[in-house]
Amino acid sequence: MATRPLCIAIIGPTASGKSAFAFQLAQKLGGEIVCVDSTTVYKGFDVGTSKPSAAEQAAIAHHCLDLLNPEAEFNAFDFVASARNAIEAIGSRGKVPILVGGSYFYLRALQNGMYPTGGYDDALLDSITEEFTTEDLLDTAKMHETLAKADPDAAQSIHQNDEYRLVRAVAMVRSGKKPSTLKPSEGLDAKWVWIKYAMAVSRKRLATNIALRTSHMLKAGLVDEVRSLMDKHAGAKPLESIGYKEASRFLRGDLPEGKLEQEINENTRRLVKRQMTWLRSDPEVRFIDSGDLPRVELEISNLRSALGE
RNA sequence: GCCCAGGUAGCUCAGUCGGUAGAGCAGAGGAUUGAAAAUCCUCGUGUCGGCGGUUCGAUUCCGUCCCUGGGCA
Repeated sequence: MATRPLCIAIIGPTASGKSAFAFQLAQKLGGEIVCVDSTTVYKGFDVGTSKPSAAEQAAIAHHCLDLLNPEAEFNAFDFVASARNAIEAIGSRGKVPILVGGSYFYLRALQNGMYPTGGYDDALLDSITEEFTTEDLLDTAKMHETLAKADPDAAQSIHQNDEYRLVRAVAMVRSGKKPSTLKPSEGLDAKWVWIKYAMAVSRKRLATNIALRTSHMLKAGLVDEVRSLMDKHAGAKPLESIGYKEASRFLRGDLPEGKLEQEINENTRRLVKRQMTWLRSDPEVRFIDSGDLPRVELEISNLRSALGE
């Protein structure tokens, strides 16, 4: 009788082969996949996100994909809610949830809990931005001061130039909250046994994989996908994602065709660098490579019998 | 072959009126409190093309050679 069911995560940077690995593992274990990805949650963002194909989705159930129209708001809190539902539903079917993806902030929110920092509407973010802007320049130093008066601890943890976090922190303060005193909600860590694997691939190898991936995307019609998304959903936030952002600039005539592929590659490499920072800072992550499937299977099977599943 | 202009960080270039050099981009490390494929922080020693000469001292001035681009024959 299992007291705490098992939750497996296969994470890693973009183009590290985690999806293929997780797919095989799901077939071996009778698992279902939960995508931990900030962009594949949107409908119509397929080619540029390397979204699992229809055939793959038919073979193994995938969750947290195609949840939203491109204009819809989505954040870590929403992700936690839908991933939690999916994981619990998979568990109740007697199957193993396998989390797969590279949006580490979402994964951490799911595992460790998320802070209840909402409670303001987006109009407030806009009005604060406007309030601190003079002659098209956002006075982040002044925002930082304002935050420091209301919540010195929060101000200390946010850099003076980080307008993204400052705007939100000030919005919280204006809504009567003190960001530094908020406590995270209960994460899934309390209810499930987690085992996290990350694909270890050299930077050089990743660069090669990224170049291949970008080239495939362009051949598979990335530009057409973006053209159609721009027609129907101009200004949608996910159009700012890597691949979409550059193709949009190309279609508007702001980026020469010859530079398109190169820019996507560069921005993907930078993303991978930031993803690696998350992975390295997590002491629970076990690094594996694509040949380690048998080892991972064995470890999981041992763990399951130890847990009494 | 002759005449110009260049050869300085992985790339594009700045600069030193002679005291061994610095920007942008690329790259690396880090942060991450409801936008995260986002946002932000930190990091620059390189035979200043080679060899000689002048000088206390040359990447800088002079000579010569090599290389690249343009022009003239």
